[in-house]
Amino acid sequence: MRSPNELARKFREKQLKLTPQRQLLFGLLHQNDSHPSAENLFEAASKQMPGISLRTVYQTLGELAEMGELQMVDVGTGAKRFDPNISDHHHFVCESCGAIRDVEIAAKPKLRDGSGKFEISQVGVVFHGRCENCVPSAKRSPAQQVKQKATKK
Amino acid sequence: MRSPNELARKFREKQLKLTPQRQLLFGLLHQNDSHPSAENLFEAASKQMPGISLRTVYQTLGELAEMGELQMVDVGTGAKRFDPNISDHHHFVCESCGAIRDVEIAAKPKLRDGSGKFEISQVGVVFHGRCENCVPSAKRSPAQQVKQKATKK
DNA sequence: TTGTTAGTTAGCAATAGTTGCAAAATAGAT
DNA sequence: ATCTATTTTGCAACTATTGCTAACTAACAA
Ligand SMILES: [Mn+2]
Ligand SMILES: [Mn+2]
Ligand SMILES: [Zn+2]
Ligand SMILES: [Zn+2]
Repeated sequence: MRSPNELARKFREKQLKLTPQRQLLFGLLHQNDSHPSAENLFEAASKQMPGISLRTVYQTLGELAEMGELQMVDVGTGAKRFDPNISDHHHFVCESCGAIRDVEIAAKPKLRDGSGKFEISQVGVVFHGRCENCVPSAKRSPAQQVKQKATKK
Repeated sequence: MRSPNELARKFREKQLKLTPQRQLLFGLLHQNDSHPSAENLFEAASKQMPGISLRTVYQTLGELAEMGELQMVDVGTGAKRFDPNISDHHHFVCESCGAIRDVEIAAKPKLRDGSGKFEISQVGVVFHGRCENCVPSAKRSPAQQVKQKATKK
């Protein structure tokens, strides 16, 4: 899933052209486990490909998500996040620095609901709190892993 | 928490004036367990108080949330939802009709994470799927409990 | 190589949801 | 009845994202 041929083949079989923009974004995302937003990826991409359009970033991320090559995650902090880790996992969001970390849930939750006739296709669990860099005891300054321009509450 | 005096006192002690708009919205929300959006409440309020402003609805809901009188819930379907049920619970969102139902999680999840030094202040669990009115076997037409103007994916 | 063209990109307008701002209105106290 | 700190409103502004379309180009042929 990381070799250039692999990528080329995957694109071809979905009749998607192997454009420089797609290669760049795919690569950037896979080097990035910080759960970047489209804007974050646009900034990163712009460094290597000045002039790339934000529209293309959205477009491409959408396509990769449809292809199952990445997960679109909404942790409720405004912009959607893009995650190359497509395994079934959940997230912890630091309220202080905005960092997002993967979290595994050990116990499979058992729903307690009257009817019990639901058909569940997706479960999203988001923990909000402070990460180890941000809990008061830790003196270090917040990590600020992901640039957040206007940390909207 | 439902008598008129109770309400008046609560507002007074936070030095909030007991305006007709606030009374109306507080009442509407407490009669409504469908997890309405600001827009939904605005429509409902407009019937009883034509001319009320959407801005006031947002303002008031924000205040009530700060007062701890309601929960603002983001289930990732676009607009925030407002919930008079302030107990610690989670949600199920039907992908077909948009209905949102309360869900209790029986087992307390145990986080499995290397560091384990997080300080968690809030956990949000959102289940997406189809409700009993919308699972294929059920012939009934989708409930359409909450008007969704443009069911954005 | 040189076409040919289906698929792609970039730019910009438009949208949804929500908040900022300032002027007009009013609850509640005197 | 008067006063004034709050509140309400209308509207502009804003963020994140999508729609539309003209210009561009990867991939396949000739
Ligand atoms: Mn993740
Ligand atoms: Mn609820
Ligand atoms: Zn942090
Ligand atoms: Zn349903």
